[in-house]
Amino acid sequence: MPLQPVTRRSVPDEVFDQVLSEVVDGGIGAGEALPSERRLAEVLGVSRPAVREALQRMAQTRLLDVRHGGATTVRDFRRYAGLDLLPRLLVRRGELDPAIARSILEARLVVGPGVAALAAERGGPALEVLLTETLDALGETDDGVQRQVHALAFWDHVVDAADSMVFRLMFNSLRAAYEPALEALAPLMAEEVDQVGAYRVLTAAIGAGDPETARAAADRVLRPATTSLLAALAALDPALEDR
Amino acid sequence: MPLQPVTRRSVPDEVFDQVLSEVVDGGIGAGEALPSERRLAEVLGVSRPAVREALQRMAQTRLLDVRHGGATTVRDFRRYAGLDLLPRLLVRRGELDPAIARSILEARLVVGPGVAALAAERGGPALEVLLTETLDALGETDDGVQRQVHALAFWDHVVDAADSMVFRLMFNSLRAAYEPALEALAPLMAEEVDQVGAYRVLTAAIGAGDPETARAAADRVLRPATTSLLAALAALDPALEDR
DNA sequence: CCGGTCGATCTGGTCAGACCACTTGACCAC
DNA sequence: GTGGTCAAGTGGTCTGACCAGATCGACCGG
Repeated sequence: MPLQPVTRRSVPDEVFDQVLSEVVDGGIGAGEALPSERRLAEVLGVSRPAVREALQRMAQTRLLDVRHGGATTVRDFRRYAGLDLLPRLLVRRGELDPAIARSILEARLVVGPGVAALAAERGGPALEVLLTETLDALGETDDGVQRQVHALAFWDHVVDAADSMVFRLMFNSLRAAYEPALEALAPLMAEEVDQVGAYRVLTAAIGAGDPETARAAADRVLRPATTSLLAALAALDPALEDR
Repeated sequence: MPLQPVTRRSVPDEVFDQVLSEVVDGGIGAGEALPSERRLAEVLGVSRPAVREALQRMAQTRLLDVRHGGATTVRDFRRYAGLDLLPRLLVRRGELDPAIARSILEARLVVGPGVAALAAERGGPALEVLLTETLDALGETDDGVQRQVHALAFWDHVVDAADSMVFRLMFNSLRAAYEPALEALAPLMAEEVDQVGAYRVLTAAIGAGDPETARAAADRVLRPATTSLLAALAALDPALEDR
């Protein structure tokens, strides 16, 4: 295993994670009250400011409802949380949640072609050059992780060209969830990234400024791996079959 | 003007907003360093913990890079921020940003039909009843804002039925951005919400478990208002035309 | 008996000041 | 150059105090 940057966990980080686990893994259901800041500080053996920092960060992501004078209550993350919670939900209690993984694959397949179509409308020739260069770099390496990185860069350019802040922000969150686990996911996604030809067809369609062709080409890039991974997930968790 | 809940702004809230403005409105470009916590506290006339809380919340949303011992630097929100930043970008310096508004409309048109298709696959008869009830309620009121609320509830049920955490979380963020401005947006979206018939067609397709029909029906629900609003935006800001 | 008032006592909000831990960069010895 | 050292500045954490809103029971007047 290659060298890795050391990760330092601050006290508030630690508190944040612990409280988040309680909330996400159901230790404290939605609507229930959290212990008071003072009590939490005492129980966890840290200072109150540290607890406050953690709780405020959770409130920032709409996971808690903090009211001056009243108790701090847990909100229903299913109804209020944003995409940033995704990585935490994907891996719950150390195990990958197949339902979440499925939803990611499905969303990719819906959004990807849409973004590609917009990029085709707005990209222009400069974009085609950029995409082609990225694909060249992708084709030249044999390292699975590096190929993932290049594929990510490819989509990054597509999203840029789509000139859509909403898709940009969605992509940011998904990338933030994907990148830390990139090494583990590379083997799974290899099938997709190996199809450089499909990417080139997509690039051509985008470069030609043809949204509908680009949409279809993006689908053809994304669908194979999506299909086989969905099948693998279904085998993993038969309950997903009939849902 | 109807009564409104009083809004209490805490000190860290205030600091958060001010620093956020600096970051988003370009006062401090990406990569630049923020003044030190002590300095900020001094300049703003508040305590250091208050500043810390605000900065940590910003770091939580990937807008800042805080390093122990080093300076706190601003990150490029275009590349790292999540969907939660959307409301803040939509209204910059008190004015609505047409490019952001456009991206929201476009994204809706891409994602909505996709979600509808998934809901059709997985909904079942119970969902059709739920959707029908929601539409009945929508049809019975003349209040524009209430109609928006019901339309939102309609999509909420659709997203639920799609059984997709990713779409759920996306929807949460978009709803969080939409709801506070609901009153202002109601007139703009009236055209869409008035087409109860189109919603009923969509409901039928979902109830019938027919994904492709549902996809098309959702498109027909969303497209008219999308098209006319996009035209209005283009008139507002001609630069959008040729992008 | 009901409804309002008051206040004790919870809760979170804010502050000051101290000290620890880390990063940086200048400087120095090799 | 290379690597060590050190001081200064930054964020990290704690303590303890006090302010301010929320809550609820005890009380009191109708």
